[in-house]
Amino acid sequence: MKQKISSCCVTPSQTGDPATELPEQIQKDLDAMGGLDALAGRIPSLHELEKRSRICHVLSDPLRLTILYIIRDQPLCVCVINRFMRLSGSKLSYHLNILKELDFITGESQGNWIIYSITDRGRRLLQCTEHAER
Amino acid sequence: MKQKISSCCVTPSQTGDPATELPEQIQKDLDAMGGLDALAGRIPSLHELEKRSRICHVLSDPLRLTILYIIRDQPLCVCVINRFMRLSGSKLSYHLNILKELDFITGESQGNWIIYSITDRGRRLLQCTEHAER
DNA sequence: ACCCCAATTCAAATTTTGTTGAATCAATGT
DNA sequence: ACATTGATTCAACAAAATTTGAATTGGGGT
Repeated sequence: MKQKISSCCVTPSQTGDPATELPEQIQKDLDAMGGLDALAGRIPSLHELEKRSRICHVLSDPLRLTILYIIRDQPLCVCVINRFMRLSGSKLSYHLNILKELDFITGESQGNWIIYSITDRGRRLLQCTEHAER
Repeated sequence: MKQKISSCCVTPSQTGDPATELPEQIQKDLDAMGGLDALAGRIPSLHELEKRSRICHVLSDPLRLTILYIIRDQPLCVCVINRFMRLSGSKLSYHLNILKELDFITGESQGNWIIYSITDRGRRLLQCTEHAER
């Protein structure tokens, strides 16, 4: 009786898995660019990808995008920001904090108020979201 | 006895709220650019911001970024993709689906396999995440 | 000292996302 | 028809993100 063979595709390389054939075009493309190992070399490190995904996470909430637009052209205190947002104080604070933690904005105390400004980084990353279109 | 006055900042405009004074620089900036109403006019619509934040959400997971990098230069079937990812099938499917739903990738059946390709949109948006730096 | 106001913090409740494993589906080969 | 393989779907479940409301902090004015 034959042994059970765990299957799937492509020349073995690093892993000890056996090979099966693939759609020809795929196999050809894969070979042409140097095989699996070469491909692996072009993927950024996990650390790098985590950094980028964290940035995207900050931008993945419409409230936070709104805040960035509100202070894009001039620094404003929380209470003026909330003239637009109309959120509970703690909710607004929560989102300001997330923006601050990843250095999209900075806050500076001024007497009774805290004035938030967008950072260069924040402005630049906000612009990225405009390339979305469609 | 005086009535309780709900307070906070800035000339009333649309809202009926009373005004208080603000740090002078803020007040000046605000006036210089046309006041609250003018500012409001420069904030994209909620609908637009939701669209953009949904796109960012797709990019906010390192596994999904990895998938995009794996197929950035050549289409691949799920089983080859998973040579790198080494996830459970259902988990990989879950993330492929999210990428597909927002048109970052497309899948085409070919015999027994499904070949996924990155879309132009997907490639373009992936590039955006590289501007992150630092 | 006391009060008021801008803003934040904290813990609990809620909602959204992501993960797991079993079941299913479709194409292929025997 | 049946078994095999690539891949997806579904219903729990777990984990993470967000929201809420009450309590707190810190600055100014009286």
